[in-house]
Amino acid sequence: MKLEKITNDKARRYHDACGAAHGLDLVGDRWALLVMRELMLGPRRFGDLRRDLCGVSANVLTQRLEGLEASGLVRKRKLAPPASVQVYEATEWGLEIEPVFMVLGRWAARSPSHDPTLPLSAVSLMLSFKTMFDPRLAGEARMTLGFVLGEDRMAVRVADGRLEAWRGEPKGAEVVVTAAPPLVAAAVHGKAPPEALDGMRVAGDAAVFERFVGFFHMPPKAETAGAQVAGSEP
Amino acid sequence: MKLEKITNDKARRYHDACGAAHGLDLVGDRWALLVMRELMLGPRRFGDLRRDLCGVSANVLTQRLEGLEASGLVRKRKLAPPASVQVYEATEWGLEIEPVFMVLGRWAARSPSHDPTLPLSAVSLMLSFKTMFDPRLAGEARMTLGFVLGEDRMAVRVADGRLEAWRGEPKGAEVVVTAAPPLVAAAVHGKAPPEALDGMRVAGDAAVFERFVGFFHMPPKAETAGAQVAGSEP
DNA sequence: CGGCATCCGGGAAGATACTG
DNA sequence: CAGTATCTTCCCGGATGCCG
Repeated sequence: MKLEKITNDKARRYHDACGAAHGLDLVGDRWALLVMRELMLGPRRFGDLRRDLCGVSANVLTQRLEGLEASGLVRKRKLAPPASVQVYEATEWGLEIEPVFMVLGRWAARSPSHDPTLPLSAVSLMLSFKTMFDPRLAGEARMTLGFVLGEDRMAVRVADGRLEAWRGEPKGAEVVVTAAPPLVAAAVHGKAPPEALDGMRVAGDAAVFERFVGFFHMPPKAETAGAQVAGSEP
Repeated sequence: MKLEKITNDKARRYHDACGAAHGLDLVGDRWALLVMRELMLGPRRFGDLRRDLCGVSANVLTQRLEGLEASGLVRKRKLAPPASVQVYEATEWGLEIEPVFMVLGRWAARSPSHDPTLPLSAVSLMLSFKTMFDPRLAGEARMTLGFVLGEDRMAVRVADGRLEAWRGEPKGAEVVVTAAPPLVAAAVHGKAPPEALDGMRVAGDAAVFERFVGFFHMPPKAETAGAQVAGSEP
């Protein structure tokens, strides 16, 4: 018998009409926003979420998925046989949270304390592409790339000054990059030379990947505000 | 004697290179993002923050301000005599978090569970203007409005298809609106007729305020995902 | 094994009282 | 007014176990 735990009407809500405050009511709990992140590129299984959300415990993940489902951001679905596995997917409205990752990520990338060598999920890498992509640098370029990131296969298409990313086999890709996500990020965002990245493999037209790297640029780091010495302020 | 409590190195961090995850490391603690919100329009005093952040307790507010200061998002400053009061202000980089409120607020406004009748701070109201302002609706309009929101005096200027808001006396304003923030929000975002809003006073050229209201529109509510009945969707 | 419930320890958040 | 100290509540994280 389950106790329903009073469904937790969440007295733990901000009592604020501000849209941002209500956004935090929806995805402000720990891990909630990162769960949505992992769903941005399509449905995922419980175990896959748990593996990519490095450090989340099973019970918390269960709670978040329940809460997000109750809020209408996530839907539980069962794939058709013979797969017959249960997956979680973002609803249409849930998918529209994507711009939050762009602006939050772009802003946080300027943090002096940001460490790009930490683990990175395959979805995060794709979202980082969409975040840091600069249409002016891409110009009229058209290309399709494949990424093999451990278990995950992703595809990226640049065309008409826009970048699209999706989960799936990179068929027809001009180049396929195989590496762990942090390595790819070091190459694309950190502009590290591929030969310096041990473990990264570039199959196909390497020049395409080199051009691709040129379509991104990181924002400059924020001032550390210096030492707050007794010096006068202008 | 203070114990320094080991300064809390925050093992409570996501260990993730994703920019959004690091953003949550910075402003993901409860109340942290709303503290930044209140600082978006200039320095504030501790007591004022506590009043506008409806429900925050003093010790938590102290912790957040300390943490945000340690991260370089907030600076503690003492106003020059004769004021000589201590205020908290956002750093230059801290101010750049503003777009997060826009996209998060616009997204959350579509939530079926959003209640616009809840309390609203003066800063939140100004940010809601910047969030929902539509340049195409404003066209070539130019106007200056004043808002008297309890203790807070705010000014808004529309010009060149852009909207600016700042704290200060609305001198030179064509119209001055006096009301509690939720009432103003009901008029501007909810398109409620001024005469239906008991307690709102419009001094000066009321037609200017009426035009102003036309510059905003709320995004449609998200589908409640309906009951996943077998029924057909229109 | 994947999904989910239960129990427990530590610590963050909430509320109140107190101090300079 | 601007915090600090203290106590309580409850969330988060980890471990274990049930069940399809």
